[in-house]
Amino acid sequence: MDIQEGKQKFIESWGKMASDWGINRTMAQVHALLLVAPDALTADEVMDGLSISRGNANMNLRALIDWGLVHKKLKSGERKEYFYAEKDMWKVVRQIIIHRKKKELEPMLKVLDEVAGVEANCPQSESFCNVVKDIRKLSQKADKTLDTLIKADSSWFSTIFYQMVR
Amino acid sequence: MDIQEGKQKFIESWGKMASDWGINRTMAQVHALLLVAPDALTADEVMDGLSISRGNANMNLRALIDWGLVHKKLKSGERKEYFYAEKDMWKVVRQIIIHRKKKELEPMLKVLDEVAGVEANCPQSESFCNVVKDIRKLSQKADKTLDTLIKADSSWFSTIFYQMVR
DNA sequence: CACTGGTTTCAATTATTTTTGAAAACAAAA
DNA sequence: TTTTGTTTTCAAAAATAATTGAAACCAGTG
Repeated sequence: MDIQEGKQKFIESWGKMASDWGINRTMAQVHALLLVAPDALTADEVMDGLSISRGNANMNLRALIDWGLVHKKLKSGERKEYFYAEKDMWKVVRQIIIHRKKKELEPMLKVLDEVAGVEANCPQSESFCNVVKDIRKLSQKADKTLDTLIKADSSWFSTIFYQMVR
Repeated sequence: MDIQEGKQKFIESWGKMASDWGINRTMAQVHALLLVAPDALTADEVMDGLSISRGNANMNLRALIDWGLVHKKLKSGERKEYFYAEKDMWKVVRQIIIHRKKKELEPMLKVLDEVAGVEANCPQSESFCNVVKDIRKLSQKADKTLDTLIKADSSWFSTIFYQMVR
């Protein structure tokens, strides 16, 4: 396998994994393409690199910027925009956590809080109440742990441990 | 909000969250329905409860059993099957981790290993190699941590800590 | 101002995923 | 064996998500 094949395989597999996790496959492929690119790319280079339309490229590049995984760069004298990916993998993980926590964990917690209002007039044995209570406890723990992790940055493991044991 | 509304809301929101994470929405709703049900349900009760077809109910019940989140139960004298969900939330989390790790993390790691073969003839500066190297390191760490977590069960936090600091 | 090189938008199309429902398969009971 | 109650399968239909591409837009430049 040469470098070119390797890149290709990496891009495909990054896309596959993303779509397993409910993230648009093309968005992940654009991300992968930028990750392995030695320099920032233009929208046209992304289009060519992945054989996708201008609209598609644009949408997914914007989404990646929204996730904080890709940034724009302007080259002096040039009119077009260049895009490059954040390559520090810890930062990447961190951004993904921030984004998905906000968009998915937090709304779920909100619903659980609402639903938990019912608990008051719940007989202790009622399975619904127990399940909600358990999931809520777990989610809150996850929420706090992720908050700590987000703030913690590189020395995360010791802070996470502190979070977990209390 | 009464109990019935609460259950409804919980089922909806569990389904929504699942589909955000690339899991079939109906599968998660069946799971939620069984989680909040005081007793085991028949396929027909699931169909009615969620207004879905027999085929759909059957498929998703089987998938849940495959994930280890739901079990069958036979009542003596009765011919039909009853289904009930595992309600210990730690076990639920554990099963989900086991399943997704096997189906998603492991294949990704395999690809990374293959792709990493290229590294040999990579100049140190080559961004592709660095990215692959970093992701691989991270995934392997995640893989090991999850293994430890899966084995660790309830006293997980101290074992995970041990895993993380080394 | 009008032109040029670029980006963004979004209705229509295409691809993918999920669901249906009727037929087939099964297995316990008659 | 046949009947009956049940589960399973899977091709076709429906629902959902992603993609295209052309028009609208935007901002420097002449």
